[in-house]
Amino acid sequence: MKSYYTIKDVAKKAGVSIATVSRVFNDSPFVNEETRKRISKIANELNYTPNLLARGLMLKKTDTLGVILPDLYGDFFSEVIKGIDEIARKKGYHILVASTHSHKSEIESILKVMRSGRVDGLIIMSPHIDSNSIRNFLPDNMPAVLLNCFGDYSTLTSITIDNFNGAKMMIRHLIKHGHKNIAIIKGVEGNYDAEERLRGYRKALKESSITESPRYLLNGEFTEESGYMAMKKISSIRPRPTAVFASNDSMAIGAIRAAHELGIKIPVDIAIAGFDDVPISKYIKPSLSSVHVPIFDLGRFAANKLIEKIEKGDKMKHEKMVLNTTLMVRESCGCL
Amino acid sequence: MKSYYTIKDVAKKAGVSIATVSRVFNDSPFVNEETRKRISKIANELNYTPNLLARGLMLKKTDTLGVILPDLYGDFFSEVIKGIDEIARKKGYHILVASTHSHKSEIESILKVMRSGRVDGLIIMSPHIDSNSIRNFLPDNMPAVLLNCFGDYSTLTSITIDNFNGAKMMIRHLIKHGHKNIAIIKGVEGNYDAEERLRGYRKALKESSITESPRYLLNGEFTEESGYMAMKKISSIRPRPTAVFASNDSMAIGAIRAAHELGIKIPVDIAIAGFDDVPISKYIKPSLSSVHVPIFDLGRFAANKLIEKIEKGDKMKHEKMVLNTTLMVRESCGCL
DNA sequence: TTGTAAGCGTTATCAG
DNA sequence: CTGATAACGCTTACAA
Repeated sequence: MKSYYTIKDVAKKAGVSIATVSRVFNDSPFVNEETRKRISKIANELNYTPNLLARGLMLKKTDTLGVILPDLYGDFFSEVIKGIDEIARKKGYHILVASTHSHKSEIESILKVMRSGRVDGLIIMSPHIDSNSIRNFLPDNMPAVLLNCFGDYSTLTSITIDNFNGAKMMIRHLIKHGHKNIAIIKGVEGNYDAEERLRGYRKALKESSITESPRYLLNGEFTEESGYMAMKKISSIRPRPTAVFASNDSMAIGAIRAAHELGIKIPVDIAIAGFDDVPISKYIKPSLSSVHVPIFDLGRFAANKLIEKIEKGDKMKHEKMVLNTTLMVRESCGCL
Repeated sequence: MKSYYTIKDVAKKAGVSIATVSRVFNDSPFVNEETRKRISKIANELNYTPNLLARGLMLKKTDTLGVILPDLYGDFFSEVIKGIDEIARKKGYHILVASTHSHKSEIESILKVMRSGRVDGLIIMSPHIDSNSIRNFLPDNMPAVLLNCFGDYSTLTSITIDNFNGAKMMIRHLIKHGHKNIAIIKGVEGNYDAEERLRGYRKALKESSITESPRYLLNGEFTEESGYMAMKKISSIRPRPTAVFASNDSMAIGAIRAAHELGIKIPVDIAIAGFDDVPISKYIKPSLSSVHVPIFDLGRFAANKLIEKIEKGDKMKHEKMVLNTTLMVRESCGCL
C-alpha cells in the first residue's frame, strides 16, 4: 500500500487519463457526469488530494501569503496575525509566517525563501530603520504591503498607524489638565513607531510653548523592564515630572510597578499614560490611560490590500494608508 | 527583462548545463572551483534563488512545519507559536500556521491542504473533544505531534500540560489555608484543559473529604466576560464560597473585575485563584495567584519532537510527554 | 568534472 | 467529452 496517491493512481484505477482526473478536480464543465462521479468516488476511497506543490509549480500560484514580523509574541503581533488570518482564510489563502527579530541577515534569508515561489505576496512589518533595505530584496513583481515602516515608498503599498497624532493628542490632553513637566519614556532607537511617537510628543509641547527638557527624555526598549527602570530614574529627577508618557503600554505598566514600589501614588503624585491600548490596560490598577491602536484592522487591511494586489495584478496603483488612533482616558492620567 | 530567473537562465548565461548549476546550489563537491565561482557570480547578478516548489516536488521535503491551533490570538497561542518558531528557525524550518476555531470542517479542510505536500510534519493543538477525529485525517506517514488533546493516542506523539495536578495543587493550597467552600468557574465544555482542571479540583476536594456542591460549579467559556458573569452569580450564592478557582486567568480577571464592582474585597472577602499564569497576572491588583504553565516550552518541545520525527523517520517510537505545572502564590488567594 | 535525460505531480494545449 | 503530451523548475542517476 502506497503512503500517498497521485493523480496517476486515480486515473489508472478509474480507467481514464490524468487529464480527466485533473478536470474533475478543477471543476471543468467538460466532463461527463458519470465519469466525474466515478472519479470522485475513487479519489475519495484513495484519500487523494492534489499535490499543491506540483499545482503551484504549474500555476505559479500558491494561495499563500507570506507574513514577516519583527516578533511573533505578544498582544500586538498576535493580533496582527489574527487579523491577517481572518481575511486570508475567508478568501482562501494560507499564511506562512516568519519573525525577523529585526536582524538584517534574518530578513534577507527569509525574503530569499519567501520569494522563491512559495508565496503569492508578502506582508512585511519592519519598523526598524536598518531593515529599510527590504525594498532591494523584493523582486519587483512580488506584490507586497508594508506595515509601519519608515520612508515614503511611492513604489510600494504601505499601511501605518497614526503614531504621531496619537502621541500628540495624549500629550495635549495632559497639558490641558495642567501638566507642564511631562517626561517621555522613548521606545527602541530607530524604530518607526518610537520615533513617530516622540515626534508627536515634541509637537504637542511646542504647540503649547513648553520647552523640551532633555532630562525628561528617558530611554526605553518597549519592554516592561525598561519602563520599570525608567521610572526609577524619573523618581529622582528634580523638578520631578508630574506626568509620564510611556511610548507603549508595556513600559507604562513597568513604570506603574516601579511607582508602586517607590510609594509614588498614581495618578496623584504622577500621572501616567501609555500607547497601544493593549487588553491588559483596562485591568491593571490604576487602569491605564492609553492611545488606542486599531491593530486588528491593521492586519485585516493589510491582508485585503495584498490579496487585491495579487488578484488584480500589480497594475493597481500603490497607496499609503494611515489608520487613526484614539485617546482612551482611564484612571492613570488622573482626569477622571 | 524577465521578472524572475530560473536555473536554465543561469546555466545558459554561464555556458554550462543546468545540472552543474544545481550542483553549485547543493554544495556538491564535484564541481570545479572556477566553474562554481562563475556560476555563483552570475546567479548573484540575476538575483537567482532556486524555486522551492520545484525542489520540494523532487525531494518530497519542504522544510516547513504545519502548525494548527484553535486560535492565533492571545498570550497563550502566541507564546506557543513563538516557541515553535524559535526551534524551527534554528533548525532551518519555516512554519505554515492556521487556526481552526475548533470547527470540524475547518480542521478537515486545513488538514487537506497541509498534507498535500506542503509541510513535512504537523503540530496540532485541538483541545476540543469533537476534533478528536483528527487522527483519521492524518495520512499515516505524516509525522505529527499533538498538543493538549484528549485521548491516549498510542499511535501518535503527544505533549500535554499537567492540568490535573496543577488544579489539584491549587485547590489543596486553598484548603490548607482554611477554605472549605470553594467554587470553580469551569472552562469550555468538552475542552481538554477545562475537563482536566475540573478533575483536579474534584480530586483535591475528595482527598480532604469535602463534598462537592453543585451550586459551586459555575459555567465559563475561558473568556474574561464569562468570568465576570460567573462572579456576579457567585456573589449571591449562600453560603457564599470563601474561595473561587477560575479555570483560567482570563476568567479570574473577569471575576476580580466583578468583585470590584460589587464591593467584594479580594482576598479578604473572597480568595481568587486562576490558571495559566499569563504575564498580566503579576500586574493586576490584587496580583493573581495562578498555576504556571510552561507554554513556551510546550511550543519548543513540540517543534523539537516533530523535527526529530521528520528527520529520523517515523520509526521513532511514539511517546506521551507531560509538562509540569507549578503553583504561583500571589496576593489574590490571601496567603501572603 | 560535466552533460544528458528521466522524473517529481500537476495543468494546459491540442487533437480526436 | 477525452486523451496524449508538453510544460513548470528542479535533482539525480548514468554516461561521457
